[in-house]
Amino acid sequence: MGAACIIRRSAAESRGQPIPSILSLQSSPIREIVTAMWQPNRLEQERLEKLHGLEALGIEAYPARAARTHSAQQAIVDYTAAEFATPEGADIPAVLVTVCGRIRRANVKGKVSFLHIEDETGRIQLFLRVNDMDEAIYSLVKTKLVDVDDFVQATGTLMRTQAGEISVRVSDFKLLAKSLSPLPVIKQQKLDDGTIVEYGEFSDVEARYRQRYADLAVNREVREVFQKRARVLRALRQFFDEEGFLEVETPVLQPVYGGAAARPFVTHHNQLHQDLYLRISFELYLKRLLVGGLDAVYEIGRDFRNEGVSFKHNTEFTMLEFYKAYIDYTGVMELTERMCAHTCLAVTGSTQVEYLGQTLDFSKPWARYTVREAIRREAEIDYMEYPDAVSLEKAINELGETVPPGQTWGKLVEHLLGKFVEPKLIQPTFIIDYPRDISPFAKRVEYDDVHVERFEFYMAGMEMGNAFTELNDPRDQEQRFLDMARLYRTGDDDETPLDEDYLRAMRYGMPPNGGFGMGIDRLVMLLTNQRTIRDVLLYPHLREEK
RNA sequence: GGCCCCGUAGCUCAACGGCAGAGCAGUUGACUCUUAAUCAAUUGGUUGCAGGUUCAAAUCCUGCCGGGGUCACCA
Repeated sequence: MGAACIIRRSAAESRGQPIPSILSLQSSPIREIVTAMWQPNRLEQERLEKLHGLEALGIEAYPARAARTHSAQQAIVDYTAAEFATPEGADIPAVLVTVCGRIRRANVKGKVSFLHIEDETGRIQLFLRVNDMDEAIYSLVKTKLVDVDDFVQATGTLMRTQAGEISVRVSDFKLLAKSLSPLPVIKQQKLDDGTIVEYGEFSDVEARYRQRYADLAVNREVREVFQKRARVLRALRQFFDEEGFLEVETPVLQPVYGGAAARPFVTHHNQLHQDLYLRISFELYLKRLLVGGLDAVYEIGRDFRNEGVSFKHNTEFTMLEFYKAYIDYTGVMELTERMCAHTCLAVTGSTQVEYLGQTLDFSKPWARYTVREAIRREAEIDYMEYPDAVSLEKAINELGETVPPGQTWGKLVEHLLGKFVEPKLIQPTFIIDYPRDISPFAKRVEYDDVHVERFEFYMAGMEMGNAFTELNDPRDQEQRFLDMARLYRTGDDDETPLDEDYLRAMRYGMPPNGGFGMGIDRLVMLLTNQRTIRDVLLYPHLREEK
């Protein structure tokens, strides 16, 4: 709607015609759409009237500029320092500040009022006394033309109230932005030990996700999750940069998708008359770079998978992949352990973290089990005794498990792993040596023909990532593509399209290398103690609102 | 996609076949150091939408919309 409006305007302008005025819009269909969009409720109606009241007084409700000198936190730091530097009994030198923020609490009394304003650094109290300021300005607060939720600016000197709270003794006060829709009310009580108790809540998950701005504005701990998320990304980049990796960016829109088993989103380039896929992984593009002589690369970015959502799956998610020449999957495991310990330490200050009541420990070397060992222990079945899909499926059925018919042998092994082993892997654990037919990019193990040098690692019962000793023999790789085409039909989740350009790259010679992929959102879940991926995504995918 | 649960005031919730309510916030008034401020008074509803059953529906039934959980699926 907005776009249509803009196009009309610019078209008219380019023809030198007058831009339609608001009045002329009234007769157009756009006007109806605009008026239908917002129907203020009673509370919003009251605020609209206050806005009109402010404008009647000649007060700008949305001024363009502010003149902040101090964040809330900096003001408090400065005053505390001034107090500290002042001898007992002497006057503390005046600290003049201008602070800005959203009003989160208002205690309007008679001729004196208290407001708490909040910026990203925290809250600070404003102490307003009619004697200290222009009476007309004080009356904006007194008559409540200024509400909780409004953005304001206050100038004054710092002081402590009789109750001991550092506050701004306000001499000048200005509205920065009027809030027309009230935010959910949450009250805070600060206990003597410094802990904050909150009363009232904004907890409806749908409303919180659809209106994340309101969620962030109101729920302090939600802001903290996303501040921590940024620290996770920073810590990961720092780790790989210091390890000598080069950060790269590869195409999101790919003519041939690959590197994982997932259904892609398809889109279309109009001018080139070409279908393109949103990437499901970075793998094949990153490994081409090793051919090009970049020995260690990593990418952090978004993947898209056209599949179901759950507490650990979102349609688009943030992936970390790295590839390093001249290491195998044991080298990747060693890097993985250090990377996770480094990130946990950087984000939480410890190499252990509490997740949903359990302590995850990243400090020690992680346990390593082969897929075969793990399944033998947890499901009491040795899949090597059932060398084909038919007999293995029968053995699984005898355990009381039902599996979709027609699965390949490797998929059946994977089913056992997911069902019996994965939920039990709470501490960081490597599961190594996977079936070949579900691992088209991994090199064969030395001890048999059915396994490959691949590991997945698990924490808190969740798969976190996947890594291989990467296949670098172009003949073997071509055979894998052909095998996958034979095993999985077009449209199957495990369809692996043959990427001829990738094979061409590999024929030039690819150094032996180890590669790795990890869902960063899941790591953020662990490090921020969130039980669903939606709580570590600012805008999780939801059905369209109607 | 299957099954289960949920949708009531701005927010959080009650009422579970018989007058739709509370707290918070909002509004009005009082208050020159409050801090979940307090005190007094007070406004506020198409009970997600559409049908049905009933003398009577927020409540029971059906469908739809949205959300959550779970199973399937998802390397």
